Amino acid sequence: MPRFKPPRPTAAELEILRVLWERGPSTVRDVHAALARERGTGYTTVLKLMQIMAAKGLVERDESARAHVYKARRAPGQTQRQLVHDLLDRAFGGSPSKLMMQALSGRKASASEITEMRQMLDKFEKGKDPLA
Amino acid sequence: MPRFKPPRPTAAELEILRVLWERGPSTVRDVHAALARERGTGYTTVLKLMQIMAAKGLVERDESARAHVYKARRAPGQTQRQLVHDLLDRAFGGSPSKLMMQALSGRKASASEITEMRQMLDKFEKGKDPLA
DNA sequence: CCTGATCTACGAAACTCTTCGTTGAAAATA
DNA sequence: TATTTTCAACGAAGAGTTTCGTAGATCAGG
Repeated sequence: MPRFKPPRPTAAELEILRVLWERGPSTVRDVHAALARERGTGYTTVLKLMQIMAAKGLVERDESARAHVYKARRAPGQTQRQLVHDLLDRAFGGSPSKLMMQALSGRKASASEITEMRQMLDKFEKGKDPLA
Repeated sequence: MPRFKPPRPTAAELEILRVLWERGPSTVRDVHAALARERGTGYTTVLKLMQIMAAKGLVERDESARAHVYKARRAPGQTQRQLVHDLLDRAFGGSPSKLMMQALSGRKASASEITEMRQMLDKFEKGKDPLA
């Protein structure tokens, strides 16, 4: 079973994925326009990164048009889960409660966020993974 | 005010910090012994990393003995908070509930963990940061 | 005192990440 | 058609990370 597992995206790659998740399939120009607004990233920098991401399997590339169209290969949730589980293992000894404690600390979480978290715990306790 | 802020530890640096947190102030030999058990890290590799970490301000070094004694400069919680907040911003749009959802997904959290998380939410809702 | 073990310091190699300039092809425009 | 714009490809530089070998000092045992 040749299950191919894309590697963890780096910081700059994650930025690009965020644009792709938000905009859907996009050209390099699209992504660059979105990123250049906030950061001063150059066009060829974005191009190079997206080429690398295609090689890594983080994105798919449609080359049928002259301006290639890229799309994220994994949904946000999958990537987020990979990242948070990695951090959980590396820094929290696998303890979600410790992670949550630090995530909440020093920030004002909205009331609706807290409510949502409670509901999530309820579901989870009943053996229901709210996602999987 | 010259508030000095240590940088985020890298993956290998975090491994070392974990040992220092667990063992308390330790020599390079101590840390190496702990790490070599799991990984095959070489002695001078650990030494070099710890020297770098001292230069970065991640650890303090007591040079009074021949075998220098290193200790972590920040408590686990501080470092963990830094790391999780960074991830929160970079990958979760700052939403703790999304982070929690992915942290729980695909893992079996123990009943006591879930209870603990509920209590934490209670405290937090009352405006009490359980840590700060 | 000599020898071997231990320890720090130094330097450098291999690797990854991020950046961007340049080139040449293709398309749009004038 | 001639010029300008748009695009992918390539290479390479610079920074940061991780690895370890070697050298030289210090200490302990014989």
